[in-house]
Amino acid sequence: MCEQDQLRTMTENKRINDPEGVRRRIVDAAYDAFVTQGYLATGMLELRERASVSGGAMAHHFPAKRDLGLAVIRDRVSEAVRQTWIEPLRTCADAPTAIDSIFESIIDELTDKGRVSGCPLNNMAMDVSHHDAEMREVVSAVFVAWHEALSAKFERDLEEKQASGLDPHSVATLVIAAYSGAMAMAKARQDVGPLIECRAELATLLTAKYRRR
Amino acid sequence: MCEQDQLRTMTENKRINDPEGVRRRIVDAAYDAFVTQGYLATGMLELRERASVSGGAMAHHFPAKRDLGLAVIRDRVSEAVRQTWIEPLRTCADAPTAIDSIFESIIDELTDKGRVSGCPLNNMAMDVSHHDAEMREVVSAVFVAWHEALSAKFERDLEEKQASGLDPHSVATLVIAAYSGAMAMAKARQDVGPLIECRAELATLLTAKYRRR
DNA sequence: ATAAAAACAGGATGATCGACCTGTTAGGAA
DNA sequence: TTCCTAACAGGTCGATCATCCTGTTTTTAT
Repeated sequence: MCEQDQLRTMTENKRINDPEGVRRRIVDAAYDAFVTQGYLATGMLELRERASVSGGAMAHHFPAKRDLGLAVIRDRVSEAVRQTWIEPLRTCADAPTAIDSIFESIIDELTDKGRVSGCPLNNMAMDVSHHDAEMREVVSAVFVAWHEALSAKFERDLEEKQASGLDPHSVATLVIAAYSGAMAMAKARQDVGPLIECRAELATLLTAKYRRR
Repeated sequence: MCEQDQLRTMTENKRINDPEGVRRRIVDAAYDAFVTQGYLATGMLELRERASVSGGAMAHHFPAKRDLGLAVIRDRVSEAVRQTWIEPLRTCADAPTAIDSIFESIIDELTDKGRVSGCPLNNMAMDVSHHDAEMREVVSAVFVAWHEALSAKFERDLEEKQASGLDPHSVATLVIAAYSGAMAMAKARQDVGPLIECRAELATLLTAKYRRR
């Protein structure tokens, strides 16, 4: 007898429709499972159990697995990238400061957790971009948003004469690539070393382009 | 009626045992499929058809799928990394020259092919490193070999006074991470742009550390 | 009030997965 | 030659996969 049956018994067989809540529970469970196990390695049955929803409810909200994948990327992965990488850029003094503190907090977080499950966006990208063109587009859009935010910050720093002699577009690409790649290495080795080293290298690289730091 | 049946009929029911050949065909087919579609997304049946081997032969050479995965990493992926990244480092003038020409040839190759299927090592790493600890170890070993070769070259350049003021270990990590990450972005976007930009950024970064280039 | 639609329950479906089975043949050792 | 084992053939197995079905209840629209 599951939790909902108990509730229904106690409250005289009253069922409560909660579409937003059920949907949120499904997407939350899926985001967690996709990031830690991978999209392909996670079955719909496991997701139903994690979210405690019936097959009917699952099919109602997400008729196919790819719909759930798209929702996870759009609602959770893009939000994670925004909170982790884009938001800090708005309040910081300059791009290098933001990048360094982002690396620091991620390294600390992974050290505390004790294991490296990888960058959510990168994990989804690798699992998904083989076959499904639409999902690849959505993933690509998150990469673009990430790159645009970082690139724009470098450009602003240039205009404010904080930095000189750098190409905002390609530097932003390097930072994202270095982070994604370092996370992939860290995941394979289960060791934050690559992140620490890339953080240091990016710091010295950017310091050279910025005045008195 | 398959090819081998025809052959057997023509040659009076003679079957030819070719263990090395069959094994090679299986690993070749698996490497190609794993790199282009992913490890999890590829079924054993599809592999049998690609390699034109029976279920019995497949089970004889590779009792489980993970055995085949391990063989692909050990025999093909590590060799691909060695040929692409480690071998060029032996004959080149210095590390930056080698890195730049490696990026160039890969960019050219992808441009010709018209699509980006990603870095073989990175693809396997992401697909595999979730659940199976042994496969993660093997992948990790390839990363380590790659990093050691690159790191050793930077060290040699330092000793020969070609470069100064750089940490061979962390610079090597940055190069590998930037390449892996750029490849992941290129795969998601199906566009070599990220590789071109990272190539340029790495070139200017390394030029600053190397004398008169 | 009543009809329509959305939200959910619970189970069934065929397809495909990886693994494994029994039997047969080739090839080398004795 | 005899024998034994590796090499292979071809099929089967239960499990799991994603999807879809019918039926019931809740909510909304009119």
